[in-house]
Amino acid sequence: MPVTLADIAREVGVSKMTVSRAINNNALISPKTRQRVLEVARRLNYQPNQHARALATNRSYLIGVVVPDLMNLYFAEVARAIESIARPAGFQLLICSTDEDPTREVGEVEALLQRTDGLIISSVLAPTDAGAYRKMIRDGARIVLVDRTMRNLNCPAVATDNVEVGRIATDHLISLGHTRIGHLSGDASSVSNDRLEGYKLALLNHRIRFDKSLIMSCGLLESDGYAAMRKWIQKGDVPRAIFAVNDPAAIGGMKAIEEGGLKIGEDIAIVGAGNIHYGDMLRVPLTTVSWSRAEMGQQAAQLLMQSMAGETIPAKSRNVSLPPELVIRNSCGAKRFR
Amino acid sequence: MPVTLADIAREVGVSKMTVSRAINNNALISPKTRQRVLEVARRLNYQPNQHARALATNRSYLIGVVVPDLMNLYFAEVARAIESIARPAGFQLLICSTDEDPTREVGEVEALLQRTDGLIISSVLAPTDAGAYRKMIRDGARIVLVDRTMRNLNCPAVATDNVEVGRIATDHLISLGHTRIGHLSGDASSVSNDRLEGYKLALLNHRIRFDKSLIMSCGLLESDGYAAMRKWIQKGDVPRAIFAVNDPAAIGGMKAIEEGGLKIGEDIAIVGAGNIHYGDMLRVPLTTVSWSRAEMGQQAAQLLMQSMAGETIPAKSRNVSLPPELVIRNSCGAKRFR
DNA sequence: CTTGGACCTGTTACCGATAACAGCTATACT
DNA sequence: AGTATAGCTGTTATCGGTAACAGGTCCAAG
Repeated sequence: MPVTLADIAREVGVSKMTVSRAINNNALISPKTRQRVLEVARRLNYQPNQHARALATNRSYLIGVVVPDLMNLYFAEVARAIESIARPAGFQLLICSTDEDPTREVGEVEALLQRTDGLIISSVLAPTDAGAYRKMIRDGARIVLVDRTMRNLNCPAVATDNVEVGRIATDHLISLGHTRIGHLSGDASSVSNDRLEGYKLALLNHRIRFDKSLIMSCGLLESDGYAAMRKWIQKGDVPRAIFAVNDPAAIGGMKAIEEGGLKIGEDIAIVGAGNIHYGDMLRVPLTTVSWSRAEMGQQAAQLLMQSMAGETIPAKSRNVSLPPELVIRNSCGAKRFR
Repeated sequence: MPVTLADIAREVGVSKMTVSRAINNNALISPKTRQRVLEVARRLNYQPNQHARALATNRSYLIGVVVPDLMNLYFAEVARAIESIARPAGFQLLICSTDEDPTREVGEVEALLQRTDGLIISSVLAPTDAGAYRKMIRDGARIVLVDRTMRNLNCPAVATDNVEVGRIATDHLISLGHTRIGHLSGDASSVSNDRLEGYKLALLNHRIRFDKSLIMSCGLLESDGYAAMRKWIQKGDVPRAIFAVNDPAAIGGMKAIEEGGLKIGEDIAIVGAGNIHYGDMLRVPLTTVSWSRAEMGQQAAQLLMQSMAGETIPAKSRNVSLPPELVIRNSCGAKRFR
């Protein structure tokens, strides 16, 4: 039903190849012919069949984006940044959310690899499970990791220094006079691990003994933070300062704290990470550690473009690390002392 | 480089066709052969080339989703709901955000039509610009509209009753004793128009004269609401009650109000629409009009599936309307009177 | 006048799958 | 035994593009 190259060719009285050349701005064609072809193409409202084109050229102009959670504005922002680079270059985005479920991820990635030119992945997998990706990359898959990276995986990555993130957040709570600091920890991902390491590091720096009972295993979703904090409050003995692995978990935790009749920033100080949009508009504005999500997405997109273009990426650009910085708002209680 | 049907065929010693049949669970094949083929396929880690398949079958198993703004959690929620139906049916999502820019929309839609089996669109276009879509639909495009619909366009649609949304919101402000009610109005879309109509209707019902100077033209983004409200405050004479066309605009407006040194819910009552996630966690929890985003996305996805399967959709299911309801929180000041 | 080359256009094959049909083999039935 | 038929497998053409190469035309230079 749709118009094909052959239709135009017949109409203009040339071969399919000539039409193809006209459409693709090939140099080997006379301006007059190109003109005639393009005119007819426009008149018939020709739209190239992308599947046929992809089959013939082995280029789909699709980029797969795998994020843990689209309801997390952090990733929505990263996705938008990727799009801001990809779209002008003629690429469209195949976005896929794994909802923080590792079992879904590999399957999705394999499916996406079949129909895209390259992938930008924020992986939910534990670093120890990188095997599948190692194989794909060896087989020529173009992959760039973003936000959640995996060590000893031979592909470009853009992230922040998550040990530093954990250290900064915890250090801030210590500087406010806290010594008994809890941690809502995430999952098995490198991000979660690193932030926990940073937490421990800050304690060590201040000679505070690490107490395993202050670590509350949680997850990275808002609902995880809510559930964990609720349980903690019911159990009792909640520390008066808490570093949550990310902003959604912190916000979920805040909800539980409020429901428990406690005051955030007074009874309990809480710090998140990621500087999610709306964090400053919350009932108690969230103190957090911030780095640029826009930069993150853009750099990842650029690295992928280079990689797809066959360029070898210099070693020093293969691992971009965005500097984290503290954003002090009210949830940590710091403002009380001003 | 990747494994193809031919590779497997050679390995097993059968024809490509037999392999294809085994892979696709075709009935016309002996269990033994299927077994052998599948075994080799698994061993070689065969992944079908989706482009080739799409070219041959004219089915891509891709659904295009066009939303105005992915940073608006409202649409993130709709997108997730679509995915929850599409994924189990074997479809992947090609998501595209137009950033509320009508000039981008038609081009994006045309591009998406080429590589998808159907589209779910939340259109930014003015209802008068439906021409392009009318043509596509006549040419056989499978399209379902969601949230932002266009009248007299012959395709299924899922939305809420936006006149009612505007009426409920405005009515609520009137019931709180306000008579001078402002409106941050949106763009030229039907949603914006309908909500404005609802606003007028509520005034009419209570014999309050419509005053054009109380309508502040705005947009649907948070930044639009912020800019409009800022300007309004600088100009002076801001009404003490405001109905914002949607939650992001309301939140942007709230930011400007706070910056202007005014108290939300006391100096100025504000009501939004959409019940965006986090609305209840805001500094001043946002009073809004709510309907189910999940329902919206799921119904749209189901309608599209039916349409793609060639089923004719009964007239009464072609236009799903989700009932809106008022969610009273604090931004309207209602809580003060309790 | 011939010849070389620039410049344009067409032909053929192929990308990797599937549809449609043709053909072969066993079994069952007369 | 002969034949119909079910059941499986292979062949060929095709989807709509593009790559690679093979011409053809025309002008300029020798």
